[in-house]
Amino acid sequence: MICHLRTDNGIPIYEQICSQVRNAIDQGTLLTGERVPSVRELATQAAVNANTVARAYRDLQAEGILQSIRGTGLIVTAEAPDICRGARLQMVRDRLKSVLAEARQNNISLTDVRRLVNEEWKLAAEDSATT
Amino acid sequence: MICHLRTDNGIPIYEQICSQVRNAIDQGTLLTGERVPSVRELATQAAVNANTVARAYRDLQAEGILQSIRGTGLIVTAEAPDICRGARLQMVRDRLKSVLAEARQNNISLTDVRRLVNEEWKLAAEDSATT
Amino acid sequence: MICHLRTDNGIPIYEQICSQVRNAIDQGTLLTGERVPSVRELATQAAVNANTVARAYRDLQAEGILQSIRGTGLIVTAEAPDICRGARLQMVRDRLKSVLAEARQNNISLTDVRRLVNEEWKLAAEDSATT
Amino acid sequence: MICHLRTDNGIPIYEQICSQVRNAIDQGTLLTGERVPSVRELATQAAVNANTVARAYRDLQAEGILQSIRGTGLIVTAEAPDICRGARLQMVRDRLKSVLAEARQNNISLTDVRRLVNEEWKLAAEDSATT
DNA sequence: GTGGTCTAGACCACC
DNA sequence: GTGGTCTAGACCACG
Repeated sequence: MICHLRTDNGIPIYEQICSQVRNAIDQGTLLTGERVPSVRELATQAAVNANTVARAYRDLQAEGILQSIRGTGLIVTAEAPDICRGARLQMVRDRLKSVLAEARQNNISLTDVRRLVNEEWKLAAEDSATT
Repeated sequence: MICHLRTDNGIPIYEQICSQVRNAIDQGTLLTGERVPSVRELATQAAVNANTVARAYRDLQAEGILQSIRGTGLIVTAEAPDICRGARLQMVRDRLKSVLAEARQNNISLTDVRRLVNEEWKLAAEDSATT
Repeated sequence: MICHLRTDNGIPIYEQICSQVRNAIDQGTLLTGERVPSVRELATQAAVNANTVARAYRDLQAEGILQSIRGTGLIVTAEAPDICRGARLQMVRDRLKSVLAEARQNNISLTDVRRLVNEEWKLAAEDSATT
Repeated sequence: MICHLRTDNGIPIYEQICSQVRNAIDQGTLLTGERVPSVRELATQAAVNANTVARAYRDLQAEGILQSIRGTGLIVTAEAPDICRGARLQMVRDRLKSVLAEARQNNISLTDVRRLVNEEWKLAAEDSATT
C-alpha cells in the first residue's frame, strides 16, 4: 500500500492516511487479515513523521478497522470492509455539512451550490485526467 | 447590525464576524459610509472579547471593506459592495473544491455528492427553522 | 482664517490645525494681536469636533504662539512670527527623520531616497495644479 | 535570522518584524522554502510577546510571503522574493509622499526638503555607526 | 515541538 | 467615546 499525501490542502495528514487505508480496503487492495505496513515503514516511504502514522493507525484501531497482533503488527479486521463502506461517505458528508452551513450563512442558495458542485467537479475531473 | 455567532461549529469567531459584515453589505443592511458598530459595542453585544472583534475589523480593513476614521470609528468604504459581491461566493467555492477533491479520492461519485448535498441542505434548513 | 482638513491622510487633525495657524502667521494672514476664530466657530466651519480645535489651540498656547485674553478670545502673540518661522521646518524635519530611519532599516540608499523625493514632489506639484 | 527591534521609534513592533523578514528575503539571508524562526523562538530571542510575533507572521502570510506547514512551522514561499522586492520601496514611497504633502502645505520648497534629507541622513548614519 | 484562536486587561493617541 | 498595540496566559489541533 502506497500513500500519496499532500501537506498543503488543509486536510490533516493522519486523516489522509486513514482515508487511504479505508479506501484500499474498499477496493480490495487490502484484504481482511492482511498486514498493513509498519509505522516506521510507511513513515519513511511517505516522508512523514512516525507519530503521524501512529496516530492514524490508532484511529483506525479505534474504529475497529485495524487490529494489533503481538509481534506481528497491525492487520485488517474481519469487520473492516463493512465499516469502511459507510465511513468514507460519512467523512465526506461531515465536511460537506460544514461547507453547506457556511454557504447558508452567506445567503447562497441551494441552486448556487448545485451549480458550484457541477462546475468544480468538472474541473477536478479534467485535472485528474491530465495528471 | 447584530451578529449571531456560534462557538461550536469550528469556524473561527472572527471569520464569522467578517462573513456577517460582508453579508450585511451585500444585502444593503450596511451602506457605504455608514458606521459599523464599535469594537467594544459589538464585543459586549455578541458576548465576545474585544480583541476578537478588533481582529475581524482589522481583516476587513485589509480587504478594503472598512476604513478607519481617527477617533470616530470604522465606516464602510465605497468599494466594499464590489469587493463583497465576489468574495462570499469565492470562499464557498474554495471550500467546496477541497471537499470534492476528497470525495473523488474516496471514489464517491458525482451522483452520491449531489444526493448528500440535497440531504444535508434539507437537514440544515430544518435546523435553522427551529433555532 | 479658513482651515482645510483631511481626515484620511493619517495626520492628526489637531496637528493640521496647528500647522495651518502657524502657516497663516508666517504668511502674514494672521498678524500679531489679531484674534483667531473661536473654538466653536472654527469647529463648525471645519466640521470638526470642538475638543479637537481646543486641543490645537492649547498646543499653540503652550508654544507661545497664541495667548488667551479674558472675555475676548485668543490672540496671536508678539513672539509668534519668530516661533513659527522655525517650527514649520522642525515639524517636517521630524517626520522626515522617521521616514529616513525606515528607509535605512530597509536598505534603501540615499540615492534611492533622493530619486523618490524628486518623483513624488513632481507628482504632488501636478496634483495641486489641477486641484 | 535575528531581529533588532526598537520600542521607542513609534513603529509598531510587528511591523518592524515584517519589515526585517522582507529584508532578509531581499538580501538572500532567507531563501525560498527555508523555515523562519518559530513564533516562540523569535519571541524569546527578541524579548517580545509571542502574540506580537504571531501577528507579524500572520500579516506576512496574508501577503503571500510566508506559508504555514501544519505542525511544522512557517516557510518562505516561492513568490516571496518577487513580492518583497517591490514592497519595501513602495512602503517608503507612501510615507515619503505624506511627508512631502505636509511640506508643501507648509510652504517648504523642494530645495529645503533636499537639504533636510541630506542633513538627517547624515545624522542617522552617524547614529547607527555608534550603536 | 509547531501555529492558531481566544480571553483579559493595560496603555496609547485621537476626537 | 473611538481604534490600535502590546502583554500574559490558556486551550486546541497537528506532527
